[in-house]
Formats: sequence, structure tokens, C-alpha cells
Amino acid sequence: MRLQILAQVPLFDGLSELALDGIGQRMVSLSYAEGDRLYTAGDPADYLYVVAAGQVKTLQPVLNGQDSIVDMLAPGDFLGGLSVLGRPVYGETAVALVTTCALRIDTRAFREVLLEYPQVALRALDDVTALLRDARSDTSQRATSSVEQRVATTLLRLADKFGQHGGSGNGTLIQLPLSRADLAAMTGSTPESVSRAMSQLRKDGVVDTGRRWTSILDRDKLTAITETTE
Amino acid sequence: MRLQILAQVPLFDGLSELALDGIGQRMVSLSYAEGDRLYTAGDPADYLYVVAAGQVKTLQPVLNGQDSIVDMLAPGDFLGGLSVLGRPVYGETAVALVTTCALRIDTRAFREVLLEYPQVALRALDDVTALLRDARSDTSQRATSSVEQRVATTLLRLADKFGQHGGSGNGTLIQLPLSRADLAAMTGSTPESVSRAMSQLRKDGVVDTGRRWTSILDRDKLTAITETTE
DNA sequence: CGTCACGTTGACGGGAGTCAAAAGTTGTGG
DNA sequence: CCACAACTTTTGACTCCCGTCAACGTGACG
Repeated sequence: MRLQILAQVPLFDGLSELALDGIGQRMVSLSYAEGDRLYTAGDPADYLYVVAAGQVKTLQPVLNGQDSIVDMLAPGDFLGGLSVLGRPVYGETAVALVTTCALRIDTRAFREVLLEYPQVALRALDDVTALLRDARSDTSQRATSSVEQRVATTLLRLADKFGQHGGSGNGTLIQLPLSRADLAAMTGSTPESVSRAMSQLRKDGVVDTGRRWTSILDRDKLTAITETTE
Repeated sequence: MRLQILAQVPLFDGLSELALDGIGQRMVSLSYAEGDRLYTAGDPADYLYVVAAGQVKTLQPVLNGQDSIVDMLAPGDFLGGLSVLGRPVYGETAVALVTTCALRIDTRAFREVLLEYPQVALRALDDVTALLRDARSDTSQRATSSVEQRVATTLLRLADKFGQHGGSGNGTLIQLPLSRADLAAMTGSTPESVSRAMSQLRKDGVVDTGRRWTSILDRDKLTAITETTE
């Protein structure tokens, strides 16, 4: 069953079953409860993780004190790799949002895998490049747009990654335990401002929110908000 | 002499002379005048570039209109690679800041190089990872700090990369044709606000500026400004 | 010497961060 | 089942940073 998980990881796409098995044998599986940390910023970056089940967020500590969320990870995503090759310590903290299961591989073993299967290295390069592109466009966007717009883009991004269509109600459902503080960290704002923005969106019938979920009712309108220039 | 340039590129560090020669033969050299574009956002991303001499800035177009500068490149740096593996088009525009000479390699040829020399792929992964880390810490910082602080961090970063110590005056000299608009794009602000911040810094004796240069007189004070929390 | 781009400075207004308090939720224990 | 405490969310009032608009000064180049 570990093999099935690895086969779903985009990073290992196209590898033979034999190769996957070889990699799988170098990994151990771990499970975490909600709120548990996979690793903490400053820890020696000895492992790379692959999310098998659950959800994980990574936080970047800032001098200021309030962290900023840099990524939300779903099953199949890998993390910790950002530090694997460069610096000796993790630059961010990874926290399980819900009960989560992850696979872990030793840094050195992962390097060997990359050298042995160059196409995996290319794939990793591809992934990190995509992340870099996202990060840079995010940086640009934060400078030029309002809080409401930033919240809107964040919701759209989350919907693309975690959204589930249909079901009971209409619209796209995002099942994540997202606090206002989390959204604030993701948009570079404050809980209060995010709350105001969400209230506005709810009033306009664009989204609806509940205990541990958010639902996007009118995707087009949300996109429109994103693109408004004035 | 092309070999000498390639040998200086961190990306190709550790390769045998034979390998370097093989790579060099797949590259063509090009030169650009100030303001010339190496490539434009939206162009098919067919090439990867290595700066041989000169300085290049990369711009990311934003819906808004005013671009944001994502990177400043010195000899030895490579660019265009951000798009090589993922998307089929460049996501940013590259402009020569001064008279610049660059080497160019075909995307497919570069892929072959990466597959043939996995350690180069690892190195590339390392580099892109470092960029990602920078981009993310930048994103975090923009949300939490003032324009003056952002300008300060930007100046420090430029000093580390382009600064030359000693010479005539004391302090670190940054020889770059940086307009206020450029700095504004780098800090996510406006030319006016940057001008105000620079005036303040100049008044405090922290920096001095001239036609095509900026000099850091008091690095410690600049760092202190960066770290001020209140 | 005139033109033009760039830098500087001032005045003004708005978005959003901060402080504060009320209202709603969750979870616990009686 | 209810009551209370702790937390999160919401809303309001206030303040300030900074983006916008505008005027002015300055150096560069034809």
C-alpha cells in the first residue's frame, strides 16, 4: 500500500514499480494528530516528507512574530525538500491541519535517488520552479491589490487544490480548518481585515462559511473581484 | 574563453573540462546594449541564458500595469531556466541593465545536459530552492514591514551581490543604474515613497546616492533599520 | 539654450492596521 | 441538560502609513 501512495506522487511519476519499491523501502511512515509538527524551523533538515493522507500547512517565522503561511499541502505533495539540498536546517515549520499520515526519507537517501533517477530530479526541479513562480507572482500581487482581492485569490487557489464540487449544496466546497488568523497569514493581513473581507463576500453571495469549511458559491464573481484594477 | 565563463558558473561547478567543453559547444554567445531585452514574457521559452558579462534584471508583468522586478543578475547567474522545464513560455521579461554578454543554450539541449550530469540537476535544484526561499521570505517581509525597511533590505541584498568595498570612499559601493522606479518595483512601492525613504536614509548618513550608483556608509545602522519591530 | 526625463518635496485622502468590546462557538464539568 | 469559561469571529472607532496628484528643481543631451 505504500507503493500505491508513492505511485500517486507526481514527483515519482513514470518510475518503474521496481524503482518505486526501492524508494519505498528507504522510507518510513509516520502519523500525526491535528496540530502536531512534522518539523520545526531551525531543526536540522535531515528528512524529506511525502504527505500520504491528511493536510499539512507550512509556516514561515518572521522577525515580527506572526508567522506567514507559505503553503498548504495535500496527499501526494512533498515537503521539507526545500532545505534538503541547500541549507542544513529547515526554514519553515510544518504542522498537521488534521490527522495526517506521511512518509519520510533520509536526505542523503533522497539525494541518491535523484542521482540514480535523473528524471526525478528534473521533475523536482520542475515542481520547485512552479512554486517559485507562484511565490513571485504572489509577491507581486500583494504589493498591488487590496485585502479583499488577496483573500479572493487565496480562496480560488485553495478551491483548485482542495475544492470538491457538487455534493449536497451547489458551489465548490473547501474542507479545511481555516481560521481567520490562518487566512490572514496567507494573505499578509490581519484577522480583523480578513473577517471584514469575508463578511463582504458573504453579503454579496459569493461565498459561504462554516465551522471547518468554506464554500465558493459564485466562482466567476470571485474571479472578477480578483481582476478588478481600480 | 567561453570555457572560462562556464567554469565560473556555479551551476556547472565540479564538471570536468571535457564536460564543460561539451556544454559550451551547444551554446551560442550574444551581446546586448543597455535596455535590450533578452526575452519577453509570453515568448516561447526555448532557451536558457547564462550571464557572461554585464547586468540583467528580470521583470514580472502584473495585471495592474507596473511591473515588479524579481531579480538582478550578475555574471555567472543563469536565467530563463525558470520556464525551461515547466511552462512553454517565459513568465517574466529579461532586460540588460548595461552592455551585457550572455550565452544561450537550447532548452532541449539543457535537459540533455541535466540528464547526462545529474549533479548539475541537483545543483540547479539547489539554486532554484534558494531562490524560492528568498522569494518566500520576501513575501513575508513585505506584509509586515514599512517601505523604509523594505528599501533597507533591498539595499543590503544588492550590496551583498554587487557591492564593492574600499576604493576611494569608505562604505560599500553598488554600481547599478537603479532608478527610483526600479527600487519601487523591487520593494513593492512607488517612486515617491522610495524617494522619501532614501532621503531619510541619506539624511541619517546611512547611504549616499549619485547618478548611477548607491553607496552604503553605515551597514550596521541599515541592518538595524531592517530589524526594527515597532 | 530648450526640452525632457528623473528626482524631490508637499498636500491630501483612503485603505487597512490597531485597539477595544460585543456576539457567537466550543468544550468542559457539574 | 445546562452553565460557565476560553476562544474565535465580528463589528465599530480611530489613527497612520503610504499611494496619488501636483508642483518644482536638476542634470542630460541634442
